Amino acid sequence: MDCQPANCCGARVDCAGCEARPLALCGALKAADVQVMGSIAYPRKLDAGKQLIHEGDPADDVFTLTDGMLKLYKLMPDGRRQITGFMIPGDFIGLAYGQSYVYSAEAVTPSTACRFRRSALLDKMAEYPELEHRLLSLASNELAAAQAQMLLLGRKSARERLASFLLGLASRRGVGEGDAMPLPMSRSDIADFLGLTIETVSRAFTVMRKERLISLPDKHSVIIDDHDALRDAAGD
Amino acid sequence: MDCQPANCCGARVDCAGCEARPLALCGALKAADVQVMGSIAYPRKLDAGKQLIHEGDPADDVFTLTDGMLKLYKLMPDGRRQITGFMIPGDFIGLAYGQSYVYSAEAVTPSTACRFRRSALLDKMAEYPELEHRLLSLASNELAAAQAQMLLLGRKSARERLASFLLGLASRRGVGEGDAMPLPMSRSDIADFLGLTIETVSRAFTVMRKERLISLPDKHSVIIDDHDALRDAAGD
DNA sequence: CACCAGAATTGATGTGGGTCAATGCCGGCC
DNA sequence: GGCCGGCATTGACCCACATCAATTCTGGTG
Repeated sequence: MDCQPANCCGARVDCAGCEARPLALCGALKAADVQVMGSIAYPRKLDAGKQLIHEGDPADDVFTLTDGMLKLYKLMPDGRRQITGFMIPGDFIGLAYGQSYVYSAEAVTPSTACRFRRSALLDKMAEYPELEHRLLSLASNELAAAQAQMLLLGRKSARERLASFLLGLASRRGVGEGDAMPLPMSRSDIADFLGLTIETVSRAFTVMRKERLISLPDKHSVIIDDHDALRDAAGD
Repeated sequence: MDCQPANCCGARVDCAGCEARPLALCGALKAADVQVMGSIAYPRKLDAGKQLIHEGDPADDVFTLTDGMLKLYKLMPDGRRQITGFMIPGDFIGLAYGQSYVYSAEAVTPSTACRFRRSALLDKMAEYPELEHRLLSLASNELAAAQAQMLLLGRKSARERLASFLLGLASRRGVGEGDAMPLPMSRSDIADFLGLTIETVSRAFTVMRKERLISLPDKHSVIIDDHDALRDAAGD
């Protein structure tokens, strides 16, 4: 779905109106330089379930997610899957100073990303050091998140994992107590992110609902009813 | 043990003779600029078991490990611990664009690190963009390692975890089949890195020894006797 | 609106690794 | 060289979560 007539090969990316920009790599640039990244960006739309990158493929392109949600994951030969993160607008995908992608990425919801040639990005980074600075800051945050996830996977119970996951999502999305929070990913995605099975995730949801920590208006939204109690349940 | 008479406040750090330099942040600089980082470095020696940084403390200093081994870890209030990585010479510690350290670091063996004030490093990075570039590359590698570790913690069996751990160590250290590899950390550290208990780690070692995949000449060394079989045991 | 296929929930049972406990081993110290 | 204390190993038992197996729910379609 790359390079559609409507938004490519002529029409450039509309960076000025991009909601993800303040959070994203491009947000590092001063207002006057808005078009610097836009001039090397190729917009790409993805339907839900479509793959953006494939682990092991040559990493020639990198991306900034502008809309939707992606999951990043690693697979084992026998099909076991670990989702290493869910990406939201502003997140950068493809960071890896090796030859190849070290994970796959797939759209959870219909998504839009800005594609850059890695080489073009490197050129721009040499010219605008604030880009590299921002990328380092994005990478640091991801690393901190990865370390928190290692603690979760290595040491937390199923209940603690689910509670931590919901709190983490809520804080990233800026959703407060009592607000409905979209939960676009499937139970199977949640399980593969938390290192559990679908059944265990489902049971943990049910228990928390019965304890009135959360409500589940439908399968793709949650309401955190008791934030403090959920924090306790998260274990830290 | 900061700022000892012998190597501080007068005698500067000997960067030219530093074995870790090619791998480390400072290795990004051209030979002519060897002293750039040395001029802002404070050497710090740590006995085994001593803490370098403490999760939650203000992150005013950052470090390059030049000798020895550190473990990075996160603790839960009830004492559960997850070791997120073992650092070897050349590794950078303290990366985190927040106010505070997001993990603690403790010496596994007697170690030496170069301490930098974060602010001084930021100044040098503004002046020498190749420093920031190198730091980004170090961060990317760490992120890739973190993602591999998430797969390990979320989806691998005890046996697969131990096999992966030994292979990872061997490749980082450049140790081949049949060579004795130092294993400076305790069984308890290995367990906390792999999300297991001491007992399970011990049993997995015993099984692999009986299967002749490895030998254990003493508690702090391993020999990989059958690299291919160990790869199979690692699951990917 | 009824049907249907895939997703989620719920229940029954199994098991890998945790827990608790005893024993073995090694290295530092007198 | 013998003693001692902490780490590692081994064994017996248990439990949280996985696995296997029905239902139940839901949203998309003719």
